[in-house]
Amino acid sequence: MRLHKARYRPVPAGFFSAGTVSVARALLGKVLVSQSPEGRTAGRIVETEAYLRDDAACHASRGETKRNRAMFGPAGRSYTYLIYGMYRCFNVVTGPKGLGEAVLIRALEPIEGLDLMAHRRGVAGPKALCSGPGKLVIALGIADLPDGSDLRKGPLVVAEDGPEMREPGKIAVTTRIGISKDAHLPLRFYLEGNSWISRK
DNA sequence: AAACGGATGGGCT
DNA sequence: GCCCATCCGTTTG
Repeated sequence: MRLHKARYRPVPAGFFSAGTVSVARALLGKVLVSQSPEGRTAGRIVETEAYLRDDAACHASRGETKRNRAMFGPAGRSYTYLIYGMYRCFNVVTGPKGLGEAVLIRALEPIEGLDLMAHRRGVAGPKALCSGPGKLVIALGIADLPDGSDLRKGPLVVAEDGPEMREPGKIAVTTRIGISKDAHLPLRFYLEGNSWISRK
């Protein structure tokens, strides 16, 4: 679509080292690019959620375990987990090593490889491709991405938005979706008025 | 338009 | 055994 055969530039080295809430906001408008043998898929991040150390909904809130180990590693790495036995959710690790915080990527606006996304998802309309954390993992083909993958090096890269893209605009803040513990915290962020988010 | 239930498996009280 | 950072098809108002 707009960015066919675009060249993507990874975000700068220090990008993920800001506070987790700052990173969750700064990720809006950035592009998530997945390179695979089948081809390249990419989408613009339009919705995120922050998970903090002293936050009962955060997987790391009760200390390090085998599952959440990547959350305690360096910032800018991946943490993907199985949810409801069927789907996986992709997170970007933030904060200094050992803190245990991350940002969940909840929705993308698909911008490249829509046919491949549709094939992987088994659905028709573009709106259904990446409008949820489980959906975008399938669309990008990253369910088996190893935890701790460096998101500035690939095969999955967080990239700067290209010059063709419009300004991100205002950020809306709400409570997070699908959690029961610490559900009142205002830690969900999305581009206001954007039609590609998972839910209003 | 909203509510509901089934699929499906690992983690942890 | 129960709890999930979900999705989708079906049912109900």
